[in-house]
Order: sequence, then structure tokens, then C-alpha cells
Amino acid sequence: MASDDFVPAPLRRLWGLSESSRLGRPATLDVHVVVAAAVKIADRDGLDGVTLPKVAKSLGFTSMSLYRHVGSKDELLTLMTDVALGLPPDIEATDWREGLRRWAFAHRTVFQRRPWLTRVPASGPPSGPHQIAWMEAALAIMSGTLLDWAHKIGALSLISGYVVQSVRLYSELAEGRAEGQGQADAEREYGRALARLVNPDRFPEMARLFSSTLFEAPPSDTPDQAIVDADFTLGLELILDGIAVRIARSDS
Amino acid sequence: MASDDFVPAPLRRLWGLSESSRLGRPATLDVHVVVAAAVKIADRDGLDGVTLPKVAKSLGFTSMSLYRHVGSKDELLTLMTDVALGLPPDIEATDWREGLRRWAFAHRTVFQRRPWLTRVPASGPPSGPHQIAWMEAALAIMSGTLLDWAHKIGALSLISGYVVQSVRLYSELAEGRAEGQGQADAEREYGRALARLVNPDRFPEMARLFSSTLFEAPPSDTPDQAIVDADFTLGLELILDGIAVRIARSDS
DNA sequence: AGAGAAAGTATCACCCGTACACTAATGCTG
DNA sequence: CAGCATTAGTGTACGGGTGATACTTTCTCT
Repeated sequence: MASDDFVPAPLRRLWGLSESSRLGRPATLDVHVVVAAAVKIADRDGLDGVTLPKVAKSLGFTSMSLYRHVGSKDELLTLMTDVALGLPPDIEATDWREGLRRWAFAHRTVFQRRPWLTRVPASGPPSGPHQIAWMEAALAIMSGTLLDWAHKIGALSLISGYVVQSVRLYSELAEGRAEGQGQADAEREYGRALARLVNPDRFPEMARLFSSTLFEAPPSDTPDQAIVDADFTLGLELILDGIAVRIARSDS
Repeated sequence: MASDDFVPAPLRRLWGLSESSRLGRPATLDVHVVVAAAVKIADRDGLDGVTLPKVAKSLGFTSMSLYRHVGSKDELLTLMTDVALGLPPDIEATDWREGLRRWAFAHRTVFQRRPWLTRVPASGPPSGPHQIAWMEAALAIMSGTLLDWAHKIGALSLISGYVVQSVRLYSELAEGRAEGQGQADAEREYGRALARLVNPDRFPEMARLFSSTLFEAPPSDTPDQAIVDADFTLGLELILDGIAVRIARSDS
């Protein structure tokens, strides 16, 4: 409200630039506390569990009080996202490829720990300090390559989109599964049920897929996580191969 | 209720196998009508606009009547998804690469026309007839390659995930933008606002990015769609390059 | 001391999803 | 043809959500 630098309010709150005016009743609540409480609830109850009444109640306030600090629920989500993302770990690697691989896995770990993060709708380009820090880390890893900015940003968003997409997909499927059922079981069941509906004349490839060993043959004691990791790695390496081609091309 | 083939109810509805029992009061409403109405509302008001009361009202019924035909709102979403997806176009191409490219663009067109599709949470593996048809098309395109099933499925989900992710991202950003503001303008503004917050000591790469021409230099009369298409193509070709590497490797 | 400003509250209007108990309309059975 | 089982659609109610508006409270500055 004071500085006319024209940084919009949400951005100011994101970067912790709230100038608490010295006038009027002093606040007993502040953005950080609200956001932290909201994150805690999201961790426990998922994104849909985050409602203003619940956040407020967990702090001993009324829902409306939050609007003094966050503007809207959407803004709260943006703030939560950045806080929950946290700072990227230090990634030391000589190799861009190994670096990006580690970056992707680190990013994935964050999302796996807080699957609700993958469901927050983007309300703008990455703008929070932590989001920026993750971008910075990825760009630093690629700084040795000769890619131009457009390609770097392209590669970066491809990888991060892939991470988000795959964690979300996995967590959505996990939620839809019966309580005690593992992924392997569910897939087997899926294959069986669908195989009956898929007409081999109309869908020859799908029919062959279902009669393949892909859904049937998990060595049963393999933990789910191993299957998931293998799938994730497959896609990631494919992307990295693509980037490698680009780097080789721009190198010439 | 009759046939004991053990196809769960949602699947039966998806594939249009509802055996209208000849008993009792005959239905004036059926699944197809309900789903079609819901899709129409989603097209007009987005996914959040789809509520049982609204769908019912648009048909002249009460909300509760829908539960005779759809089980739950989640199931309605699943049904809507498959209907809205429609059948894939015929893609003739000798080349797997050209084929997958066309498949990706066709898929993207569908999502662009109905952005709400990208926000439907997955409630299970692809199971609807149209989803299966799209998979079939992609697998057919790859049938000439020597990839094993895991790699085919991996490539397929990577591409389709990429399509979904990029359309969703774009549409979320578009919604967050001020009414008449184009993408180019928004990006320029974004670069300016953020450049002030990004400390070049902490974020050297980001600082260089913001001082690059990437956000500043759109030849102003370039339509937004052109920028978006270029971004999309960049990522897609990168993925295709990755797949090419895999194919070449399994070819040897 | 008191004016004015900001923090937090109370109430309200509005909308959702869906459980439950109901009425209405039909085909089958006797 | 009667009435019963069965299915379709309705009415009501509950517990929840966002957020507008107008309020009381508590502080600082003059």
C-alpha cells in the first residue's frame, strides 16, 4: 500500500513483503501462520479438505478472518504451493543429464510427499520464490549446454510437467482403488474385466496387449513402488534422450 | 443384475450395456441423455459448472432423478469424458513418427475444444470405448516398430500426458488472465514484475532469462495461437526424438 | 482523550452432493 | 382384472462450502 513499485498484492505476499502498517489494531494472525495451517490440513485431508472454515478453526479464528490476509481462496492455494514446494536440494553433477535426472527425482519426491500439490490449478506463471529457485536449479544444470532459452524452458517444462502428471495420475488411481488393493492386483483385474469388452476385430492391438504378459506377470512379491519407479524412469529417460538429441544438434 | 459376467456397473454403462429391465415403470430418462446434457453444460460453463441440479434442471427433472442412472457424480464425469472424447480420426501414415505426431495433434484438438476434459480426475485406467479407441489408434501406429509393450505404453502415456498437461496449463493460465489480455502481453508483464523481485545474486540464471529477449520480443502481430503451437511442437518433437532413440536401439 | 484505522466476528444468502423416505407408473402373476 | 413387486422420479433435509456485508474490538497517532 505504501511503495509504488507496482508489485501486485499476491506477489508481495508470496515474497514476504507485507508491510504491516503501524496503524490500527495489530494483527494476531499473519499470512505465514495461515498458510502453514492450510498446508498442514492439505497434508492430512488432501486439497479438497482445505476449506476456509477448517483452516480458520484449526487456528481458533473464524473463516472470515482469513480474508484479511489472503484475498481469496485461490490466492491461498498459490501461497500454499510455494511454501509446500520448499527449496530444491543441492544438486551437484558435472553432467547435464545426470543433473536433470536428479532434479526430476527430487521434484518428484516433493510431489509424492504432498500429492495435493499436483492438483493445484496454475493461477499464473511460476512466481513464488521457491518455484523460482527450482527453475534456477534446472537452468543452472543446463547452463553448460548450448541450448537457447526457448529450448531450455521447453525442456524444463516438459520434465516438470511429466513429473506432475505422473504423480497425479498415480495418486488419483491410488485413491480410486479399493482400500487394501495394490497396484498390481488392480491392474490384473482391470485387464481381465476389460479384455472381455474389447472386441479383437475392432481393437486388434488392444486385444493383443491384454493377452500379453504386461498386466499378468508381476513377480508378486515386487513392491508396488518398484513398478511405479520403473514406469517413471522409462518416461524420464525417454525425455532425456530427446533432450540429448537437441543438445547434440545445437552443439554442431 | 441379470448377466453374471461380472462387469461392474460403471463399465457396463460406459459400454452401453444397460439392460433396461422390462419391469416396473419405464424410464423417460436414460444415461445417454443425462450424459449429453452434462457435456453440453460443461462445454458452456466448464467442469465446475456441471452440478447435478443444473444438469437435471436442463432436462426438466430433479437432481435426485439422475441417481437412477449414474450412481454418483464421479461416475457421471467418467461417462462424460468418454463421450466427449469421441472417436479418433483416421490417421494414415507410413511413418510412426508422422503418425504419432498427427495422433498428438488430433488428441490436442479434442482437448482444446473442451478444456474441461483436461481437469477430470482419472478414476481408473482408460476403460471407455472411446478411450480404448484412441489407444488402439496409437498402438496401431507403433505396430511396425519393434518396441515391446511396456515401451509402447510408456511412449503413448508420455505423449498423451504431455498433450493433457499442456492444454490444461494453457487453459488455466488463460482463465487467470485479465479479460482482454493476450498471452504475449501477460508474459511481458510477468517478466517485468518478476524481474524486480529476482535477485541476480541468488538467481543468476533466472536474471539472465528475464533480461533475455524471450519474454519481450513477440512480433506483436503474431497471433497467440502461433506462439502456443510453437511451444507445443517443441515439446512434442523432443518426445518424438526420444522415442526415435528407443526405436533405433531396439532395432539393432 | 478521542478520532480513525485496521483486525477479527456474526450473520446471511446462496449453492452443492446425496441419504432417505416418499409417490407414481408400469408389467407380471393369480 | 386386481393388486403386487418393481422400477422411475420427487420432496425434504442435512451438513457442508464461498464469500458479501455490516458489525464490534483494539490498537496508534494526534
